[in-house]
Amino acid sequence: MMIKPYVRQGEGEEVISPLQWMDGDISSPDGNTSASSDHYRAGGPNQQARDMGSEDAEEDEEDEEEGREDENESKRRGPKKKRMTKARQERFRARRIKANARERSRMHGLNDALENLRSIMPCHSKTQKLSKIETLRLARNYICALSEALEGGLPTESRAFMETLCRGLSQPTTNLVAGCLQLGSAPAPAVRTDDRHGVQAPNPPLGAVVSYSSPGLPSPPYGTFDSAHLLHLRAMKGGVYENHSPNEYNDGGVGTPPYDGPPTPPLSISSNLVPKQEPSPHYPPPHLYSPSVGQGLYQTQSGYDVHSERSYDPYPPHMPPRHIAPIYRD
DNA sequence: TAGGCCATCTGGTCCT
DNA sequence: AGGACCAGATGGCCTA
Repeated sequence: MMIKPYVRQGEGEEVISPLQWMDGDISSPDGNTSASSDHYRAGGPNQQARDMGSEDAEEDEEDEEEGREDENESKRRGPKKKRMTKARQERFRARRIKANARERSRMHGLNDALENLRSIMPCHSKTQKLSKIETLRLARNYICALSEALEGGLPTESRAFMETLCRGLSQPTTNLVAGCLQLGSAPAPAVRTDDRHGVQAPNPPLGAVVSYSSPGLPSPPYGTFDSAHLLHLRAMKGGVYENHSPNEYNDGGVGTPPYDGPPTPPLSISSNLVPKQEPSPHYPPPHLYSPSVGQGLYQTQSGYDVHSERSYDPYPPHMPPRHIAPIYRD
């Protein structure tokens, strides 16, 4: 049976669960039904009928009629499966519908949280939405980059910051971030080759939205690099958040999250943006290479410099943890 | 057409 | 018992 699965949210149509218009077919596509909590209780069918309400007693009559079909069934060991009578089917179906609705809203909550995360990414763009996985990767890189900036006093406009930001990201996402940061474009006073040595580049005014246009890349849709994002960093200088409510960061007062691995080796950063770096001869191991590159951006990618370069798992689990100084409150 | 990404359904498991 | 969470399956949409 073909089931129209859903209508995408935000398109003005109400989402209708397939079960809401299914005609009594409550079995799963492969014909399985849940039996985990449908075991007979001790005391046999009669005892069970006494324990049940009138509705269930009626079911039991149906059960008896149907029960003669498979006498061999009674010889089987283990818990018996209760027959799926109409009443039970309806209850099961109601349970399933409720569970589906809960699961749907749970996933919507998860997506809302992801959307909130997207909105504070340095290259937030409503036209070029980052995929879930790329959002998580970029968020991780962002945290790493900010931590390194705090540690080394590097300016957030530095090339090193950009490189950390782009580690392990797909080519489109890398280009998006680079486009937002305008890295590599000629008249960018903020990008200096000696940034690694701690030379502080001028920061844009707090709260200013800086639109970058990159001559080497197509014009919008690129996101904007909102310098307000750097409030995170600036407010944290000195080790504490300042002038921000806890909710603004929504970290629950936990502080710096544990660092679960080193920044990944550079990945195919477009040569016209950042000088391509050769991977370490020891890393990544060959088996981590994959012939395909994730798309990263799942709306139109036209105009992006998408190469079919090899990629590797950016976060292999075996990499040893690297120390990053935690941010302490004074 | 293949592959990536997505939303949804589903059954299992764990927890309250 | 019911809810939360999870992972697998499925099918639609989109792009290269």
